[in-house]
Amino acid sequence: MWAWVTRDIAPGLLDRGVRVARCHDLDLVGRILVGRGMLAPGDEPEPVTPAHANPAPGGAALFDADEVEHGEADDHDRLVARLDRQLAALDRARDGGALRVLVRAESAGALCAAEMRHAGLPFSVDRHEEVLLDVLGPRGPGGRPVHLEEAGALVRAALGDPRASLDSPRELVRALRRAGLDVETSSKWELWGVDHPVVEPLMRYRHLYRLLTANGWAWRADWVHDGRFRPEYVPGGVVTGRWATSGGGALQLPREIRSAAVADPGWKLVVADAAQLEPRILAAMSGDVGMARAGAERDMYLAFVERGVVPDRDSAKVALLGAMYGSTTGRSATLLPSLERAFPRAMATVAHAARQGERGEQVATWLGRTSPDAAPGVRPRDHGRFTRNFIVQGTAAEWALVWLAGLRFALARLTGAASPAGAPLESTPHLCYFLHDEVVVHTPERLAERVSDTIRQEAERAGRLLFGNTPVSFPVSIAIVDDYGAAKGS
DNA sequence: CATCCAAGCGCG
DNA sequence: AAAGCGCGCTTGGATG
Repeated sequence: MWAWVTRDIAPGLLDRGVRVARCHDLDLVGRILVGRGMLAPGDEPEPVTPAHANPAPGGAALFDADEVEHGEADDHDRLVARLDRQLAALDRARDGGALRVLVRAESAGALCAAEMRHAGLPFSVDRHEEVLLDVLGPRGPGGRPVHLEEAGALVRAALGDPRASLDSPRELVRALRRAGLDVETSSKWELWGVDHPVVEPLMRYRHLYRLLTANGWAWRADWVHDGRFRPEYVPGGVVTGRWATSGGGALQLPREIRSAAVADPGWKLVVADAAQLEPRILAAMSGDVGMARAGAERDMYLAFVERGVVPDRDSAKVALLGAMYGSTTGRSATLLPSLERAFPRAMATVAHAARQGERGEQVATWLGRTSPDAAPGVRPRDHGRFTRNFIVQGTAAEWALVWLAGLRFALARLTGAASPAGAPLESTPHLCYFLHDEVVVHTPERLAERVSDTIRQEAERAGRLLFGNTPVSFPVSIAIVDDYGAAKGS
């Protein structure tokens, strides 16, 4: 077990072919403990902005928890003191069991993130080029793709305004209003309600423009090297405990270009998606027996319909999402009373979290990550909606961390290694992409079926580890594919 | 000149 | 159609 700041140390080790089995990430754990008030903010160093954080030179912040191996004495002493404070705080915790699980999972997640960045998502420049040429067309004389220019010309023709500016929302609204459209914004939903020949080409123009600017040639030049897309993941980067990214936009990879993520020859991508994760999490954490029984089913939404709670599957989804997000209007609000009748404890759980937030109190996830205080000026109702969702989104993130952490070990064992430390990252099945409730494993073809089984087993194990004997299951939909775009749902 | 914000849209 | 949660990234335009 290593205690360190993973972001600083792991990349250099991975460059040298070294993986470790486990770690205790001082930054990530420190943040959790400070958030809970178990450590004073002054006990932890000021966080470094991840995007500009540079790896410490020569492993200066590296040491073994039991025995000093490296490191300048000063740094070493400071880090040991930090670790001591964190371990002591964990010892003092009244019910530290869940928190220890969180600490381990959060740290394991940091290792996963470093390894995924190191391995990268296999990415074919040729296939990406095909998509760009197909959708955007070749780049014309001005450097702008011809299909984009064509769509732009159609927009300007429909507006009768050859000089209309299309890339600035404010200018665009003015141009639309000059052309007689009664719109306040240029947003998609408002334009969809307008009957005018400009709408179709404008939608197309914006779609193409988005692809060009967010995932076009410039993006590829910045983020794809040696056949791998290597974004920077930021574990714990979202207040709820979800990961964020810093550069590369890995968590917004559009479906349109996922077909460019192609497995190496003789290898496969195993794409796995936890089905209806957040509703299942709510069912398990609230202890609502009826909802947990529905959560035992493969399709939870359909189970709602079969029990006569809602008329159809789409209503089930809208109602449940509305309940977890704090919707107060529209269809989901109409469906809420019947949800409350059928699943009183589940609904009370989110309602209670909302009230706590409205009163300015912290709420906590299942494993004990706490919500931040409301920023000044935030209305209580808005903060209540945030805390309502926080407990579910944050617990789902914890489930996903446990899933990832278990998977990392199980994949190593598939190759006969005792732990990830004994499995060479890039020549054995490894995680290569993660998206909140979805993972992609890059694996030699002959192991793909066993990888699938392992992913499913680890999902169920994550559920047991968090919730014990709940009836709720955590099914995973899996596709073994040559390219990410061929996975169901893509 | 750098930096910040809003709009819009990609993802869950 | 959004509504109701959490993000990152790009652009243009305003502000320092």
